[in-house]
Amino acid sequence: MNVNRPPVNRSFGKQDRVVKQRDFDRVHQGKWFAADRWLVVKGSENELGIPRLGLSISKRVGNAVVRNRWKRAIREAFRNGRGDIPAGWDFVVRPRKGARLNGLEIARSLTNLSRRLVRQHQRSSARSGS
RNA sequence: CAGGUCGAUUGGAUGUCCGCUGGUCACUUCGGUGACGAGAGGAAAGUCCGGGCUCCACAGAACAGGAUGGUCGGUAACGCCGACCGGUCGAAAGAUCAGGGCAAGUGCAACAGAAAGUAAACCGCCAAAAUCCGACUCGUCGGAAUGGUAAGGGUGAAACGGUGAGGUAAGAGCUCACCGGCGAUUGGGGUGACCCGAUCGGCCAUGUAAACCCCAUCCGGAGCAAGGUCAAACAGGGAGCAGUCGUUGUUCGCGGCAUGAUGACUUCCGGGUAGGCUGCUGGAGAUGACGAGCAAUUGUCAUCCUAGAUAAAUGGACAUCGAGUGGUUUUCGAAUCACUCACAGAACCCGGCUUAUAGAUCGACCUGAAUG
RNA sequence: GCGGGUGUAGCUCAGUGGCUAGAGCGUCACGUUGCCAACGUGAAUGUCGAGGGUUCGAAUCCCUUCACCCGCU
Repeated sequence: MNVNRPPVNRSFGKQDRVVKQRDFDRVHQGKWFAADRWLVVKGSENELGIPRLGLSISKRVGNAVVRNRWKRAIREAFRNGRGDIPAGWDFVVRPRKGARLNGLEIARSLTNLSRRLVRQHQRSSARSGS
């Protein structure tokens, strides 16, 4: 899929994750979110210049094995799609109720939702600025 | 070969690319980078028991409360395991049992039934003895009241041993024989639960302790979010009285100086939040050999090191093989296409129990058939 | 990770081992009314979360299991 593209940073270390309770609170208190059939994404700006990912998988999703599969799938989608995801934002992602696990769909959904969310923010701030 | 019983093991394999978390080594601009090697389970689960470890409490003992419950053994310990004993089920291999005590005391046993525990008379059976009435062939018959009777019927989950004989008005352990069960004494075997007997006794004792209770044995409380340690910011505590500033008391008043009290800043100390580090993985450890033991288990020796995350790593994509299901072709050997690959994810560590689990493999035993 | 609690009619709850498991609200039907509400009469409704065990008999006692809720950083 990414064979013909220039090499992108596909690592996913601790600095690329939302870790602190404070950061999660900031994202949840912000008003920016987007959703489709698969995922719900909430976002908030950070000052780091890179995108960060946080996961919120509740016990209702399934047992520990199912929850871990979701986390890995979303992380993998984030890692492989970093070139297409807007920088300078924290995203908290959770699976939508009733969604089935499918890696390709999740990857497409994650990039689309993150870009839509940032677009919304830009439109809104442009409107309030003018 | 068919049917069955019990137990054990395993739980996809290989390769390429891209990632994640520790470890060791090297480099480093101290942010990291590179190389090498490691990285989920039999249940990691439920949290139902038992321990280690840590902190708290504590003179000892008893009570209360809780748990366990055949015997002997194993173990660090257990509610676990092994062997054996007994009851029940099965033709057998085997399975299963909270398996101490209702003959210490108290309670409960609905409905039905006469009666649910020192018995009791609804139907039935009887009228010998004692009472009354009637009949007549005058000492028998019939009846009443009353009484006797637990053999039979019926009720119930359960009705006060069973069979036979004697006995009687009818009956009854009322008496006797045998059988079952109980108690006392006693012989033999076994460490013991218990087993095999002998003598005597009263004729017989309901069920329920996962009802209260009694007996025996065991148990201090909390848990790694324990505990230890380093320690921002804000607020506050203590010490010091050294320095600066402010307020105020001390001489009749004012001002200055001195001195006492107090507040702020500065100095030092302790507690301690966010957060970090530690506890944190080498242990009742794994494998093998030899020995003890029926076994559970255990002794000695040798070899090995095998996860340590913390918004929480152990993954994703592709290819080949393997297994299963379905379709097509078929020279019945197979070929080919599609789909699927159990239950489930460490969180301080062990020993058990319980529950979930696609498929594959192995062993022991029982019954039946055939052959020898 | 640790500790504690609750499951009974559609909903909220009672229920001493023993009759067909009850109450209130709700639902349905009929009556009343010109119509509705209220009222009256009657009716339907349960795997007592699930599976075993003890007992003659279990919603109740015991064991296992499932789901949900609460607390501890």
